[in-house]
Amino acid sequence: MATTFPYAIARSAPVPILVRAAGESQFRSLFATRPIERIEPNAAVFWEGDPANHVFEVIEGVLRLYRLLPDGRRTITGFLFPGEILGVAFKDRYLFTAEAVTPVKLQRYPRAHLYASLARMPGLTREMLAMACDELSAAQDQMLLLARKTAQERIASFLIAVARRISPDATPAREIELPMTRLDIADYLGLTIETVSRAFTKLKLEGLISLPSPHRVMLRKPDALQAVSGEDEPDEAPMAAPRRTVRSAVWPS
Amino acid sequence: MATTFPYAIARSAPVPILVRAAGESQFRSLFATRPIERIEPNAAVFWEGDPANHVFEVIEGVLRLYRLLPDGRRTITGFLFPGEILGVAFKDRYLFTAEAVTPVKLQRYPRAHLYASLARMPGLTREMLAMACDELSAAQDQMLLLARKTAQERIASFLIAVARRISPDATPAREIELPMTRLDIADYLGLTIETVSRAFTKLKLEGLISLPSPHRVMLRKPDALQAVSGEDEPDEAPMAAPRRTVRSAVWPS
DNA sequence: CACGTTCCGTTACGAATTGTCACGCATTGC
DNA sequence: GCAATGCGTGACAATTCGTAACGGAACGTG
Repeated sequence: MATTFPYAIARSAPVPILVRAAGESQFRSLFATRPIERIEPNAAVFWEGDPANHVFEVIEGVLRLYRLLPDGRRTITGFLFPGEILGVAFKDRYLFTAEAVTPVKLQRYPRAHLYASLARMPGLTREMLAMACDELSAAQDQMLLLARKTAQERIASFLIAVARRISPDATPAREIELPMTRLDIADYLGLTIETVSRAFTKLKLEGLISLPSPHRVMLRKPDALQAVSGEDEPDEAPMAAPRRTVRSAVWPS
Repeated sequence: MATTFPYAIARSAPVPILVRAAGESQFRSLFATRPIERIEPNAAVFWEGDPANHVFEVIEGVLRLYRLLPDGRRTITGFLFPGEILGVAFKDRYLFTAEAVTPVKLQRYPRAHLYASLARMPGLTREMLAMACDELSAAQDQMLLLARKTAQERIASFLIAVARRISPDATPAREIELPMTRLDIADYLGLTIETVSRAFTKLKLEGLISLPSPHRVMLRKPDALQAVSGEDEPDEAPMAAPRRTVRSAVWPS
């Protein structure tokens, strides 16, 4: 890791990423008696294709989840922050590789036990379905980003998303840490490290952010950043929605 | 629609796309007594943000599912073929808009009933979780495609995926229909219509495919197409997997 | 039935964003 | 100290985009 920053990141998480839970949850309670395990930066929690024998909760640190093409091209499908749940695959094999970005503390729970718990805790199933749905929603956001946003928009979107994720309350954080490298960010956003670097520089020159260090970002003009991200302002969302003018066949019968 | 092609597409589906089921399923049985409804091409089944009151099964035809950015940029998150299930959102609102590409026949089932059925049919929950997982897997494939594949690779991947989807048995179809327009394909693959067109032409010139009509594709060299897609040959998959050489911390304890 | 219109797909060509390659610098760890 | 790693920047190349024009097929209208 390049510069110095505190690896510990506060517990939180009101947004999805790859099978992760938020706030109070029956899921969390499963881990209560589990020992805390530690893994070093860049070590893997599991590999894509491994038998999915455990689910994990991230206690501290950040994970990256990724898939590879045969020739080595990589896409990071998500980052996992403290308080989030990992590995609730409903398949018998993990869909992606999970690696530590920072030193990570986590707890694990055997999937076999999990399915037993499903019977005991009726709300757990719904919670798992809700988590899967959040995942799917996040995945679709990401598809839209990858398919249609410019480099600048992707970086802005990323910063805003992290700011929302990191902050325990509703208010997005004004200053955020990015423990992952530029390469991680590039592979998450479908760019190269050079383009990521240039986009950061451009946002800095425009005064929207400042970069005390490469891994620390201050959001100086969050609203402007939001505008650059290509998404609606949170405010104008309720009224706007200029429903497409065309055919509206939404159920005559 | 431009050229003539049979709108009806055979029932099938061994692959995921946006909450869809395959083969025999308890889910399917729910729809048994439901009337068949018809919608016209380009009409919407529902809009993103609508209350998610129903789940649907596609009987005939093809749907497109998409999300929009405020300025109108679109990404199609998936196409839905006959036999597939739609709308098993675990949220109270739909995450995306669903529109008919062709004339579509479908059945619907109230979500309220669905949750009642969950209690009666214990396997249904697992089925829903499995569907969500398939969705997630497909979404991640798509992220990898959008983030890291070239235009040529995207088109090749798309053709192969459709060939697999359409064919009822394991053998991918050699000749496929693409009822959607070039714009739909472009918005699905994160390209422009011109680039899609150019990629088709290039594959044609290289002899990998032929195009009897814009909506009909013959896969002349499926293996070569597979190679162009950037994915591994299905054969070499089992042996290969040259596990990354580096850190292997997969659980000392 | 003929005509015009519209939509869609293809191709061409110039433009732009992003990628590639190269280098310098700072920090870290041995 | 010194090598290794990560970040930033510049020059240049390449893929993809954007604009435009054209042709064919389907559709509507007279």
